[in-house]
Amino acid sequence: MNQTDTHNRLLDAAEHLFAEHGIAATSLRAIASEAPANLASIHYHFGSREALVEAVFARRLEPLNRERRRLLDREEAAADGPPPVEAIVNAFVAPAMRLAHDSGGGGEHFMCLMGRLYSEPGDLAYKITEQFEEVFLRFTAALSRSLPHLSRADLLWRFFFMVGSMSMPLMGRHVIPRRTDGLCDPSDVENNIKRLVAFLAAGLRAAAHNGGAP
Amino acid sequence: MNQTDTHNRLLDAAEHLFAEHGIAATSLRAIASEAPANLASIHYHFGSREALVEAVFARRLEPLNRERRRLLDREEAAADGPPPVEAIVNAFVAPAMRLAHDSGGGGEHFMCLMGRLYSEPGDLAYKITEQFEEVFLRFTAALSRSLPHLSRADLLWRFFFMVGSMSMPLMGRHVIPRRTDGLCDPSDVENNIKRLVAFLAAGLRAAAHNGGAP
DNA sequence: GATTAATTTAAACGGTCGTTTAAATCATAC
DNA sequence: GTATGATTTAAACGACCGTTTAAATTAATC
Repeated sequence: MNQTDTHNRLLDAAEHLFAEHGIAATSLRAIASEAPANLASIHYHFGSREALVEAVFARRLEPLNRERRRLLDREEAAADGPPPVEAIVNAFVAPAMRLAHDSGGGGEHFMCLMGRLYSEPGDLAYKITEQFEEVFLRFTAALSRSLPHLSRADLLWRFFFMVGSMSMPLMGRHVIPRRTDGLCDPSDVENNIKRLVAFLAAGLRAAAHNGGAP
Repeated sequence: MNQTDTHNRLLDAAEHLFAEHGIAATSLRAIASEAPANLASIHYHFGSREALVEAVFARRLEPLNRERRRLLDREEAAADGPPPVEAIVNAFVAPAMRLAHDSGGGGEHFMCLMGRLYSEPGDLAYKITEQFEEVFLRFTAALSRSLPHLSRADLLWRFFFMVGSMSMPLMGRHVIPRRTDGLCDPSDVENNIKRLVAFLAAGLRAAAHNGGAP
């Protein structure tokens, strides 16, 4: 085992347990036990519990958001003028949905953890959402060009609605199949992406409730 | 102070702190301190920490879901045939959004806590969602009648997308205003209900991605 | 193979946790 | 006012927490 072995095993174990039980409810001892590694090695590699939490997020977020930007780049280059709403939504949604079930890349637990993010104590959520700043700006700008009939507030609200919709197949991996007798299958990734895109594009395109003063 | 005083103060304090810091991260000592009440009185009134958590949810969920059913009853009685999608969505969304900012009724913190529900450890989420069984059945049935072009799986998925969208203004009370320079205001309840209804009705009505075999 | 640095380990620290106990206080009816 | 039951209180219990320390082990360099 070289240096990075324990380091990565700790990240994997933390990611898994954070997603399963929540961040606050997961102890460093449980992480060390699952890794497996010694309790003190966590502080050796990361310095503190909080730094470990941030490392778990940082490992996945950068590639995820890079892929989102890459897809949006491609759509904006291909389109003559603003890309269709479906293409923008797909560029935002598809990378997250695929990462959520990419057992090879190891992100299978991460997106479930992402869904939990807003529920975690303290300033963690705000701190992590800072890593979305660039993606947030790029996608809201792209949507704004494709949906000029929306006021800025309406556009931003609908962006958040999109994030909320997407979080359901990511977070509800256990509850949704149980509540639907297996009819809704969160692991049916490509079909769920299409479902989300169809639903969200129509919602985003809807007339604003007040007539949509720009 | 009669008997129910301490009982309710404990529920209020627990609700507030659970919403603020998460359930797992809130200690009984913090609840007792905020109430204010003695630490042991929690066990006297509720028996255990877990029983207190369930009591916090039970106090709000029954009236909330009763109001949802009442609004749906009204729409179904008023309409000739299936009610419009907007009316069904409104009956589902509006009671939750109003409860979330009903400082008089005291539910101001509860809906934020509801948003956290799926993120909490253990079987709590599934246990609580059992209280939604009737509402879930009634609203999916009503939507199904108004949206006959959707397969059952598509309809159920879109119902979950609706829940996810709604959770954003409920949960993001701190993050969303900060991220939008105050342009998106979660306390602007009635306008946000209209925003949600417009967005969701359009998404629900969209053609299914596969052409929508029924 | 000795020296040095990197990593892992066992043990302990003080602090907080949920829970329990038993005594003290309060309200109520006689 | 006294007896009775309901409620509140202070104190303690063992368990687990994140963190630190210092020694033991491993890997790398000469």
